[in-house]
Amino acid sequence: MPTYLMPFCRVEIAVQSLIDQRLNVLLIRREEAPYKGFWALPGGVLRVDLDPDLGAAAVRVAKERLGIPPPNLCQMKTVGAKGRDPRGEAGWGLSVVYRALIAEGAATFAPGKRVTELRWVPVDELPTKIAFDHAELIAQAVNQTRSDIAKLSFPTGFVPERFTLGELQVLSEQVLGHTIDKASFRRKLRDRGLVEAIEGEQLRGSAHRPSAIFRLRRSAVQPNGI
Amino acid sequence: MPTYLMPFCRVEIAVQSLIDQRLNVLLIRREEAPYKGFWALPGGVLRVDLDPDLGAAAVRVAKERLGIPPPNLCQMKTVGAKGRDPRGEAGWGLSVVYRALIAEGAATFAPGKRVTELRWVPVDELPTKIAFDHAELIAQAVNQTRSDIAKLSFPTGFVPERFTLGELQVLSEQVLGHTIDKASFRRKLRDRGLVEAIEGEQLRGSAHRPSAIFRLRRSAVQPNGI
DNA sequence: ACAAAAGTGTTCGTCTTACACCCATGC
DNA sequence: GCATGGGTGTAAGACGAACACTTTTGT
Repeated sequence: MPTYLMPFCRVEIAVQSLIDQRLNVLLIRREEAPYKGFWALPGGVLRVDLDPDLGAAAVRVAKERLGIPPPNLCQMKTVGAKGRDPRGEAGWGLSVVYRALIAEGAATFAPGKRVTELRWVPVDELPTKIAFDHAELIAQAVNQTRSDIAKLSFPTGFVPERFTLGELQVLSEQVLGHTIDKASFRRKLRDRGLVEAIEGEQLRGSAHRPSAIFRLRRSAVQPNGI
Repeated sequence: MPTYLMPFCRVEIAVQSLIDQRLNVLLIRREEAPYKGFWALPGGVLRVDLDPDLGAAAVRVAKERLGIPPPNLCQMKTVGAKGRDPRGEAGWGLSVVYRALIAEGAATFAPGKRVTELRWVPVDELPTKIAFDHAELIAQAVNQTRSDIAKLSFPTGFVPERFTLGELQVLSEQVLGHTIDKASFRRKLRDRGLVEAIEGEQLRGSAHRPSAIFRLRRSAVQPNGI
């Protein structure tokens, strides 16, 4: 059997979060050619010695960057071409791209380790200089996230354990980038059995009617899909 | 910079077609371990020397199997794990999986070339012995195809150039596996501007009213997405 | 009493479904 | 004439958007 040369394989991750009421994506500034000085999705090399499978590789890479294992990793697509990465044979580079959505403030960046510039960037104020085809990948990740939220499919770990319906609505509106109707939002949640009130608990203390505390029903949370 | 060992990279393709009024998928019988004797999706090794990018690799592999370049190749997902393929370091195998839908009778198998058993299998009569996680991949490919057709998104090259609305409906019903309402089907096609009648052409000769001949409008065909 | 947010009901228009009905042809 | 598939209209129901409305608290 002949032996074949293989491409240089990486995993990239589009991590999104709400920062200052807006959907942001985590980007890194490249310090090496190609695209030196451009912004790119954080990622890392697939390590056949460390990673039992692709999902584990994504978890490891994300943990190196974020300090936490991201709660809802899901695969978006794979890109690969000759000339994409100088470290591969014939420049052949292959990247499996994942996305994740984390709660505001959950990430504790682990700087050092050649992560000099890791930055949250609002998705509607992206820089113009974006490396590779990552601009398109970011757009696709944002679209998928918005589509999930619009369908009331809330990724694991993005929504807090306990919340009021008002908080859930504000969160959804911030992800979607527009307001939504309160009555319709609540009716859909109720009719589809997506949330359940926590018996006897409510949030008081503000100058208005107290709100009930809810949690997601397990059937409503989107599975991990790594 | 350290050099890393890379996984063994392949491309697999779930080719679907209507055979004898039913949706079928093309499978191959494995002649080597692992999963010797099991059925699997046809595929091939990613060749960094031959393939300019991932899409081109998929086209090449499909052409080797089918004799034609498949008209509507689209990426589904990528799977990868240690122990998946003995040819990789630590058995690490990575497969980028595509799907395609071809018109009945379009494929001209190119046997020989270690393709001893290549066979169309109805998707609701799959064999029990399916290699790797290919059973799940096949199910996913079928779901995506049905979802496309249900949304009246007809992949390029699957639908004939010229057709009657009755033919298009029968084709859709065979893919979906259930009948659909004629009036609704036609109204949706009309309202969304998906098809256009070819001026002055009609199909006569049968013992009933002749039917108009239609073609897809370009805006209606699903782009290639490799 | 009043402001503010929680929570609900009701109307309206749009889209889908199911079904009934005509039309044109070959036999 | 009649069987057959092509082609269209229509009423019933499902669903979502928009808006008005009531409820309950702290001040």
